[in-house]
Amino acid sequence: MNAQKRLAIFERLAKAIPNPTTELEYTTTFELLIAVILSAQATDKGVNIATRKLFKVANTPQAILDLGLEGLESYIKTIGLYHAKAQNVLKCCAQLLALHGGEVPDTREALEALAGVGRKTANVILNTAFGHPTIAVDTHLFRVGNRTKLATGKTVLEVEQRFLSTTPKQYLHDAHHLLILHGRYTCTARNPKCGECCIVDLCEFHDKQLQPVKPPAGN
DNA sequence: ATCCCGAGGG
DNA sequence: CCCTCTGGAT
Repeated sequence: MNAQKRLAIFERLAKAIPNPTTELEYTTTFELLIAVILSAQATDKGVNIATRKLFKVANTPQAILDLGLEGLESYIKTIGLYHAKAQNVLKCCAQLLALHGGEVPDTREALEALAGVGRKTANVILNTAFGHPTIAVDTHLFRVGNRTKLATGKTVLEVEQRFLSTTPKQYLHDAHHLLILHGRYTCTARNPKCGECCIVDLCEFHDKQLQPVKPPAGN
């Protein structure tokens, strides 16, 4: 795909999505970190319902540790994978206190060393909390990248590297949220709304019988 | 490659 | 019913 077409796609997305930021509710970087950990394979809507109650009671590493495993689970039961997530969140909180004075670190290495934090979550924190031009490739970006051919690849890492190397500089920071919101509301996994899509005419996927784009399992 | 796992949508 | 949702750890 040539650079003009790429730029045109991002310009249209930016026009259609005036506020490209996360829909997770948070008031501190710590809250954002916990919300993003909980958001794995879950809808942000469901995460917000849980964290609204959780953060009201506990929104510091020590306060969450004080809840204990079953206490924390009681707040996040309605989210999928709750047992594994509760364990990870507790360990993550302990790590924050032991290694970072209770603060959220701002480097990829330190973030990925935290329990429950992998490359995708680290990319979200670096972008959303610290303003770094990272692109977190989740199920939405993987699908949208491959469908539009903005960034193709068999693995999320491949797709991330293509996005990073080809996205127009002025859209590097907002690309992640522009693409995720486009994927969530228009370029949906099932029954994509091509009829109301602002980039149909620029998209390879529209009106073609292509294989469904499924995200790879694991890494 | 497999497990974790609830809720909402179609 | 089946699919999907801002994945990560083993």
